[in-house]
This record gives sequence, structure tokens and C-alpha cells, in this order.
Amino acid sequence: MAAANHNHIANDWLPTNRIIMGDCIAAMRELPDGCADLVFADPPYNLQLAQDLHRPEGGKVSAVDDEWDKFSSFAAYDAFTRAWLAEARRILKPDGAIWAIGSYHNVFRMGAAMQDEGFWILNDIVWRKANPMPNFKGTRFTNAHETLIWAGKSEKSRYCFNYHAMKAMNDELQMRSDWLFPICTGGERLKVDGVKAHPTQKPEALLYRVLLACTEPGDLVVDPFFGTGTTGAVAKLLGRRWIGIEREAKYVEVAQARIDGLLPLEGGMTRVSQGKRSEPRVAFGALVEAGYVRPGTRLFASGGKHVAHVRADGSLAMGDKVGSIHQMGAAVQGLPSCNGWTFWHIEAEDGRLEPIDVKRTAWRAGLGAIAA
Amino acid sequence: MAAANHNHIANDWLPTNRIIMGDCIAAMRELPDGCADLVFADPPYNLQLAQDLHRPEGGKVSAVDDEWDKFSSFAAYDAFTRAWLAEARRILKPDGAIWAIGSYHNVFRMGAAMQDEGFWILNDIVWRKANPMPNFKGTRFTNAHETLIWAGKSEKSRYCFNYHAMKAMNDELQMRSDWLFPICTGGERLKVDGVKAHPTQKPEALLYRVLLACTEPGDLVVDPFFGTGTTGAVAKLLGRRWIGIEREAKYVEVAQARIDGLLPLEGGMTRVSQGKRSEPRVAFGALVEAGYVRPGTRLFASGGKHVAHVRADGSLAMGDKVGSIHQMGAAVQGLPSCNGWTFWHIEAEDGRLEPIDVKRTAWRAGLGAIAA
DNA sequence: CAAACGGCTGAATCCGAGC
DNA sequence: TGCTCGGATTCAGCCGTTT
Repeated sequence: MAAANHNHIANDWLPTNRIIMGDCIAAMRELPDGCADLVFADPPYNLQLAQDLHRPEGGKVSAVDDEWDKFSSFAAYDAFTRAWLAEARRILKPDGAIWAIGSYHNVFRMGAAMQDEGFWILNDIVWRKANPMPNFKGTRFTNAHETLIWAGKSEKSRYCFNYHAMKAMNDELQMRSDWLFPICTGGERLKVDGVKAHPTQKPEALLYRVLLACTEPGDLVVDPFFGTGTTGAVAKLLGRRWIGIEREAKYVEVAQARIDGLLPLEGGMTRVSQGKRSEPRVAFGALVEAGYVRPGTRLFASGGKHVAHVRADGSLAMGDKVGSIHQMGAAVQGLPSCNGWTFWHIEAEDGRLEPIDVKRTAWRAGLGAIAA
Repeated sequence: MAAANHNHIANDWLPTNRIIMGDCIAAMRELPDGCADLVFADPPYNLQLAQDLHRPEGGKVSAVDDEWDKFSSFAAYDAFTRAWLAEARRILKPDGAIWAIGSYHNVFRMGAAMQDEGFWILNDIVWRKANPMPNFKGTRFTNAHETLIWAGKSEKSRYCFNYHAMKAMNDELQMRSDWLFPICTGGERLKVDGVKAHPTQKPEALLYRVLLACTEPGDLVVDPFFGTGTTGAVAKLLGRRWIGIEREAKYVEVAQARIDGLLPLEGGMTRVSQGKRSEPRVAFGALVEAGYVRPGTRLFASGGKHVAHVRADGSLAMGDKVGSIHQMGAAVQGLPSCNGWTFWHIEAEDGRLEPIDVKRTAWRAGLGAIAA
């Protein structure tokens, strides 16, 4: 199912693919009614940390003690939440939708406010963190997840949901409401002079799934709490238009540089499965989502006799033919079936070809081991 | 860590290990302040039901549209939620806690109401369903989880949490906030004339973990939405006292029969891992006094990088600096705190270094057993 | 060069008995 | 009640260094 309203005609004057520096409520007021297909919001969590926390070995935990996360009371936080939600809802198209992320500190208040403002909740999604920070004092359960709320602008919204793309990414099983991703670390984590540029940078894999599930190429995604611009980066990668709003100049600078340095995927690579007419896909999509295989990558078989391109949802394309790694392997050989994992090969860093099963093995050793 | 207030003295007159048939708010009003160690609540999220129960006063608004109707439903549900939460909070001991379960339809409103009523959220827990019902229409993600909120009566509550029991249950890793359980099916699912007795019967494994984590044997658990009595069944099994409140006679009957047919575990079986916090404290000076460590003995740390001398009163001396084993350990490392028992080492008879904690263990096994 | 090892870090509402 | 201070408490992943 996809939203009906995807006319991008009268919006050419919009400041798309740009960052607006300023307060998100004021900035959204400058945008016209019904211009956005999707809003993705990662607002302050209002953590209310009371004191320093030390690790067992003596180190100090780097706390989120920024001014932007401080509110004087629940009432103040609620007023702020309702204000930005109201503006976000106004700028959405009638068939638009919102995603908002939070933790137990704020997500219940935020969810209630969303319902009160007229949003219609479609799912709550649990981001299970593969590698959360432990509870150092042994006082509670390890806080190992965050919650995303997906809601339509109204109960009547015919929201966009790329059901078959999600199913293809999940080994032909329906995508569930609990998602497993590592937190943002390593090379993906943006740094300035060796220290993290933002305390709460979200992983691209999370945004990748959200945007692939709930937008189409060309759709406009607005992020009122842009931070270091993960939403913009993934939107650009996937050929979606975006507007980011961010108050702090230092984050704007980092985000702009990050997005400027990105190349979008080529047009055909961002298309995803549309239903029965295109073929079912396999869990190969999980490798794409996790960055083990990049959309657009060329796969080879039979010593280069066959070449296929990887698409964003893990399907393969050869000319106008599209299918799973198994289906396409079978098709080119004229066989009834084929194990795509051993049939298709990918170019390794040293230029040699190796079966894509190698990637699956690597994935299993990393993410997959925790997937159970 | 365990709550301090576990005196069950004056509560003998309470209707424990019984089901009270009636409205949960009215029934809780009959219970005294501060009698319960834990409340477990699985409230209805049927908005229509809530509306019938607590429809707000007021004349009918002309031109009733959907928006108004939704708001009134939410308001009615909120009023109902706040009413039962307030009573639940009143009957809790100061160090008591609550668990409440819900889905995206109601859990955000419920969580916000809990915060507003003064509860202090400790964790939100995700029950990942191993076998959820699929989304038949393919219009959303499979709704594969429910959310539990664990909260203390107040921010100051020294709530009960059997940390080591949870860690032991999880292969010696901290128990995380995402739990995997199958839904209640098969022989566990109660049936009457072949049809399920209750639409939302919870699996016993879920209650087992909750009660094992957050209560001690003999504690009183109150369930205001008893249903088929899973809370009572597991409480009886684990040697906890319980009070169940249920409005519907048919559920009361099923629950009573279910619980009557159960045998509790024998006393010793309900004991769980305790950890060092439950051991009595030992002053290092007591070891010196008892001759386990002689004054003048040299203690070593960090492979001999630090050396200190034991003084007659159990304090340590390094040059002109004197302090406890913990203070000196913290000082030489430049840390805010230190566990001196594991930091400092003593020369054993065979010449090797061993932590002074070994001496504490020996003291506890010998003199300590008598001293206590 | 591969393997082993140690250091560092991540949206964290993170102690409690005794005086 | 507030204060002091004993002493209990961590998982996964990445990266740089050592073996």
C-alpha cells in the first residue's frame, strides 16, 4: 500500500535538501500546510539526570547534560511537545505520517500527546540495541531499547507502507515491531577534534528502514530535530527530498558537511518491491540494510558471465528483470532453483570475487548472533 | 538490593490469597494505606468500556464530529486510569512498586498518567512475542510485542530488585529490558467448554520473571485486574501472598479453580541468588584484631606499583598519608571511590599475591560465623 | 602478519546502612 | 532527617598496541 497523494508539483519553492537553522516550531511555521510526506522527529528526551555516574573501573559516564535537554517540569515538556507536534501535523499532507523516537523518560508523554493532537498510531516499534550501555550499579534491568511511534496524520490517512519491501528484508516473513540494530559507533559516529559531535546520533540503519518502509523516491521528509543530520543523509542516499531544522550552529555545520560528502544511490537502486508482480526477496536485504552490501553493488556469477545489481531492499536487478538472489540465479541458469548465496559473488577489497555467503557469515558473527 | 520495609506484622487481617469480586477502584478503597509490596496491573484498553464506566458529565455538544468523540474517549479513559492508579499508589508501601502492561493503544496514556500520579519509572520492558498474530492485511508491521512499565511508588522508593537472580537467569549477563516469551497457548491456556476463558490471558513465564525480580517470599502482591488469575497462580507458586480483584464472576470462578489446583514450591525452592550486598559488612580492622592480618603487613596493588602498611587499627599508611583500605585505594588511583577488598593484595604463604578479600572470606567462615 | 590483549565508550532518570 | 563513608557494580564493539 502506498499513499495516493504524491504530487510534488507546487512545492518547488520549498527549501528542500537544506538545513534551516533555528527553533523548530518557528521554522515549521514558515512551511505551508500539507507540504510534507513524512516527519521524522528525535526530540529531547528530558532525561532528568541527577548526579554523576561512575563505571565500576572508575571512569565517568559521559552524560547528556546539554541545555537543550533540560525542562523545568513535565508540564513544560508537555507544552513544548504539543507545540511542535501541532506544527508537524499541520505541514503534513493529509495522507502523511510521522515517526517519533524516545525512551521511557519521555515516550509515554509524547505518545499521549500525539493521540491528543489527532495523530493515529499505526505501530510502536522497539529499537533493540545490540550493544547498549550496561546498568553499572546493578539497580535495574539494562535499558536496552528505545521506542519509535509511527502514526498517520489522522485515522483516515492512507499512509505509505512498502509492505513487500519490508517483507523482502526479513527473509520473506512479515517485518515485526521489534528491530535489532547496533548503536551508532565506529566510523559512522561523527567526531569533531576526536570527541563525538552529538551525544545522541542515531544509526543510519534505523533511518534506512524507516524511510524505505514509509516513503517513496521524491517524497519530502522533514526532520525538526536534525542534529547531525542522519535523516538527511539517508534521505539523500535513498533519493528522498528532505528539510532539516536544527537550532545549534555546531550541529548544522557538522550535518551540512556530512551530507555534502554523500553521493545518492543511482535512481534504479532505490526502487523497492511493489507486490505480487515483482518477485519475493530474501534476508539478503538485512545485509544491505546493515551496510554489509551497498545498494548498487554489482554481483557476478559464472566467472563474470552474469552480472546483477543489488537494489535497496536486497533484491537483484538484471536489465528489466528483478528477483531474489535465488530466483535470479535460477533464471540465468535456466534451472528450477538455485542457492543464491553460493552462486553470486561480490568483489572483495583486493579485487577478488568471493561468494556473498561470506557476507552472510560476517553478518551472523555480528548482528545475527543476537537476532535470536 | 531489596526493599527495607518487609514487615508483615499488622496485615494479618488482610484478605490475602483471595479474590475480591467487584470494581477494582472500590475494592482497593477497602484496603489500608501502604499494605502492598507490589501491584501488578493488566488493565483493559477498551475505550468503549472505559467510556461506559466513567463518562464525563456535561451536555451533548452539537455537531459531534470524530475529533470530539475521540477526545472524549481519551479523556474518559484517562480519568479511569488515574483513578485506579491513585488507589494502587495509596495501598503501596513507601518502598513498593508497580508493574503495568499495555499495548500502543493505551500504554502511552497509562505511562504518562503514572508519571503524573507520582510514580517513578524504573524501566520499560518489552515483551517480545515469539509467536505473535500476523498482520493479515499487510498494512503495518506485525504487532509483535507488548510493553510493561515498572515504576517505584516515588522517586525515593528503595524498591526491591533481585539483581543477581535476574543475572543468573540470563547466563550471567545482566537481564535486559527486552524479554522473549511465547504467548499463552496450549495446556496453559485456560478453556471453558473448549473456548478460551479470557481473551488476554498472560503467560505464567512473564509473571514468574516479574515476581522473581521484584518481590521476596511473603511479600504481598495486589492485582486489580485479576482476570484468570495468572498473577495469583505464580504468586502462590513462588510463596508470595496475593490479593486479586476481578469484576466478572465468570473469570473469578476460573481463576479460583486454577489457583486451588496449584501446589506452591517448597520453601527452599523460592530462594534466589543474593550477591555480596546481602552479606554482613566486615571492617578490615576486625581482621587485624583477630590476627588474620598482622599490623605492619605490607599490602600491594597494581602489580607492586603501590605499597602500603597495615596499622594496628586497620588503617593503611603510605608515607605520611593514612586512610581506610578504600580511601587509600581511591587516592593512589585518583578515583572518587575504590573497593579496597579487591584492590589491595597480600602475600600468601607460598609468596604469591592474593586480594585481601580472601582474608575476609576466611574471617566470615571462621570468627564471623560466631560473631554474627 | 595474525592473534591476543587492553583501553575506551555508548540518551543513564544507577547505593544504602548506620549514625 | 541529612550526612558520612564502606564498598558493590559492566556488555559489546571498535581501535590501537603488543605478542
